[in-house]
Formats: sequence, structure tokens, C-alpha cells
Amino acid sequence: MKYWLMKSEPDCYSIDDLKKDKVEMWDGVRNYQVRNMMRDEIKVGDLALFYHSNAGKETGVVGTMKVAKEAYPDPTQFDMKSDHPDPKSNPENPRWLCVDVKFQSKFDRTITLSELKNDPFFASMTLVQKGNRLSVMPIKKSEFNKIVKLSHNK
DNA sequence: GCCAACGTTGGC
DNA sequence: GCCAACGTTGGC
Repeated sequence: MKYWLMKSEPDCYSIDDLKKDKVEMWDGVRNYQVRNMMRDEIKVGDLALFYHSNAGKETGVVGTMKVAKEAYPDPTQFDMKSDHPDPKSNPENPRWLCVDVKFQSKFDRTITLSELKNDPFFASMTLVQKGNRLSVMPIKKSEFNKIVKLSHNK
């Protein structure tokens, strides 16, 4: 089983939205590296951290979720009214994929990006490295577990 | 809102 | 295949 960190802007889709929806499609990925990870590595039952990006002081990890469905063609790429249509993608050979995720937990507090940056334990995480723009990235089991543990400390 | 750091596109 | 121009991401 693998562990992931997945980013979403809370203005667009937040942990509270997922809590309400229970299971939702993680769509809108338009990055080949992330698409390939979804296609080749993300499996049902994998665990992921839900990360709020572009959220000012509240930027950080806010909860956990579980992969509920493996990669399948992202329907929003063919919907010209969606936020991320791709006119060049062919339904016969879809360019973009998505997965389904299931709500698991919402943390009592946000583990902020600055908190992660200030802890040497997390220094090797892709997330804290400069210039990182991946919206989905693999993390270590130990990193996942430590962040969950931190969420219980006030 | 600014801008650094990327990724993508397209002309050559 | 190179690279300049352009678009996007995301922290601040």
C-alpha cells in the first residue's frame, strides 16, 4: 500500500466538501507526471493526506482520505463547460485520468506548511522543496503517520 | 496581487 | 531538437 499527498484549493474543493460528499472524483488533473502516477501507482485502498493549497495562513494538511477507485478517464476533459476542458483530448484515447477518493478523517487542527518546513523530519518531502508544483505526490508511511500524530497535539 | 518556478506550445 | 513566449501553480 502506498501513501500520497493530494492538493486542492479549499475555495475550489475543501475537506469539508469531501466530508459532506463522502466519496468524490478527484478530477481536473492536467499534469502528465501526476497522470502517470495515477495510472501506474495509485491503487484502491491507498491512503492520502488532504492538503489545502493557496489558503494563506491555513495552507497545510487538513485530513486523510482513502483511494476508492483506480484511475479512469476524467469526464471533465470532454465537458466544455467544466473548469478544465481539453479540446485536444480524444474520447477514443483520453488524455487525462482521475481517481475517486473517500473521506476518512478531518484533523482537529491544520498541520500548516510552515510547521512542516520547520521540522527537519519533513525536510526530504517533495512538498516542502522549493518550486514544487505537483498536485499529487508520493509520501512515506512514516511521514503520513507523523502528520496524523501531530494532528492530535494541540 | 505579485512573482518565482515550472510546464507546455509552437516556430524555426 | 532548441528555445522564446506564454500559461499555470501556489507561496507569500
